[in-house]
Amino acid sequence: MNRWLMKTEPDTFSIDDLKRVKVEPWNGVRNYQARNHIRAMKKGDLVMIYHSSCAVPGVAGIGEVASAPYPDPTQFDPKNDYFDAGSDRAEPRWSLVDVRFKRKLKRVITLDEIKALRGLGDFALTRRGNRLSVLPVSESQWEAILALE
DNA sequence: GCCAACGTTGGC
DNA sequence: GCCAACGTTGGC
Repeated sequence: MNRWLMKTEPDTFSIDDLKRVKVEPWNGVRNYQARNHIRAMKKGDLVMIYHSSCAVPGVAGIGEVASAPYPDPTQFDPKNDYFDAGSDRAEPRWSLVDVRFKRKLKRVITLDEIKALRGLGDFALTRRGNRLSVLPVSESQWEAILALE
């Protein structure tokens, strides 16, 4: 089982939204590196749900991968913001997984706190200039971050 | 294939 | 709302 972190803007789709809908197709990822992480996901993998572009950025909850990766349908819908005219139906460019709600943290573990942790090693979330929206989390990183809760 | 221009992400 | 970082696009 692998562990991941997925960013979402809470104004658009928050941990409370995930709790309400229970399972969400995580569409709209349009970055090749992030897509490659999605394609490496397996059902049952754990996911930190991270709130970005908001007052207090940080980890807000836990989900789990609820499907194998499959083509993101929004890439073929011309009316959708995530439409990609260059994507071929025979070989879709963009993938997604379904994410199932597991739990909301008692409080948001903030980016500041995570940055202040020592010994996380190489971590895509805190790399300088990082913008990746889907990234791997090691078991020790996972434990160290959640220990802050 | 280089690289300038442009667009996007996301913290602040 | 600003701007640093960085990915993508397109002219050459």
